[in-house]
Amino acid sequence: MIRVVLADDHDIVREGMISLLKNSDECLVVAQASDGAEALEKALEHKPDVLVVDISMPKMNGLEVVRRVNQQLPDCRILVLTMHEEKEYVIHMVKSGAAGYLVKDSASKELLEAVKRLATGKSYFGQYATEILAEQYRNPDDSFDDPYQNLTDREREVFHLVVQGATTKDIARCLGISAKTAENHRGKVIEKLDVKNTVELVRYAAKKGLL
Amino acid sequence: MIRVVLADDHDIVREGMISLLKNSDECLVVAQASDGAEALEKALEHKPDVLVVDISMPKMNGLEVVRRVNQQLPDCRILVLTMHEEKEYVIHMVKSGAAGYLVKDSASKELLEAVKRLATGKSYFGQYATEILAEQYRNPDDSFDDPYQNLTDREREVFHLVVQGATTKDIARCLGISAKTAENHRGKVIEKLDVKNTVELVRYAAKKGLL
DNA sequence: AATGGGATAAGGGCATACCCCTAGTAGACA
DNA sequence: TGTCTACTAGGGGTATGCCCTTATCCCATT
Repeated sequence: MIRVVLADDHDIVREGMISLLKNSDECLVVAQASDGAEALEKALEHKPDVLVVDISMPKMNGLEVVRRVNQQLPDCRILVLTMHEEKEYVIHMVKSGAAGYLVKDSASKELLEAVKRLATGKSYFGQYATEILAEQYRNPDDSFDDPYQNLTDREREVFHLVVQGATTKDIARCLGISAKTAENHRGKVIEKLDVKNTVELVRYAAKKGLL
Repeated sequence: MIRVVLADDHDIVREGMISLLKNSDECLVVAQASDGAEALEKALEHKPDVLVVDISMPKMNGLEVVRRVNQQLPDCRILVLTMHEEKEYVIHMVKSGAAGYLVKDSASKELLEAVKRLATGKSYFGQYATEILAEQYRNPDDSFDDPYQNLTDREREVFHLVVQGATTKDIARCLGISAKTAENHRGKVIEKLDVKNTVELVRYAAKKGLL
């Protein structure tokens, strides 16, 4: 039996996934999550064979969830199910450890098959994602080495707070550190992501879909 | 029997809606559409009691679909089911003839009830949309329109420069005005768009797709 | 044990952003 | 004519952003 955890902030989408997966007696949905933080929590709690996760979610974005789950549960296979078709998403997700990528507008035909393949240790990428990855393979020069990956955990925390609209004081209060330190972390993020200032940082996040 | 047409570009969402509606023997899904043009076409063809429609769809957006269906099929009740929480969408949809509005993150509990209520000639607005409408009723002065439309030409110029990453000095140089004046314009923009600071201004632009 | 590097934390100093205010000019409108 | 709005410019104060340096801790290498 393939044990699955579902994460999507729209419960109608989760409903659709459940409906599709229960057509098979090989899958069992053991938990659901409606935001990124909950997704990580439920994944760690249930240690599923497959985690199906959206990209844009409240509290913690899908990229971060994929990164952390991949780190802490290396045996958990991750399937990204999203409406985002930009190739950056595909590349970033695969680099962060996703084993599958489906877009929502054609997922119903492929979801069950994708989950099954992931459970057997294989990968599954929809037609769209496959083309992206093939092109990337042909032109490895198109550098997609994501500077976001080079951020430390602390910097990543600060990054997400900043792009969510938090001021230095907010960050300091939230993380229990001084405003000065929070400022410094932001400065390091700005340096590592090669942007001029906080405004450009938010622009960066918007382009990467991390808003 | 309530005859329903579903329109959403994500087939996993349609799958979810079907799953929820078939729990009741009062509903029958007579057609589905994966874009706006098809939604209009299927609605005119099947003349359903209720049309469930998303806002963001290819070919024709949901607003246009609502307007046309309401015009050509005044007896067809329209339920908007969307991920968009901005109040402009709610107001515009209701003005265009929608009889219900649900957000996707809490739709599964309410969808069936909403469809049933619409079929009996009543309306159904989720908690979120209800609050928007109530607030709008209390303050009819709040312009329904996007506050972006209320910016002056100059303010709009400044707005675009800001969200493109320009600093006050950049703006002053670019527009041939003093830095102080540029600052004043930015301040007015921040005030009119009801955001806290420049970072939130960029977030606003990103949400509206103005990046 | 000693060394060096990275992560984290914090403070000083200066630039910029933000917010309060006044005020002049020009064009639109009744 | 008076009034309204948009655009312009500035004064002045506080808050925040941004850069630089320092200090501590941990970890891995020598």
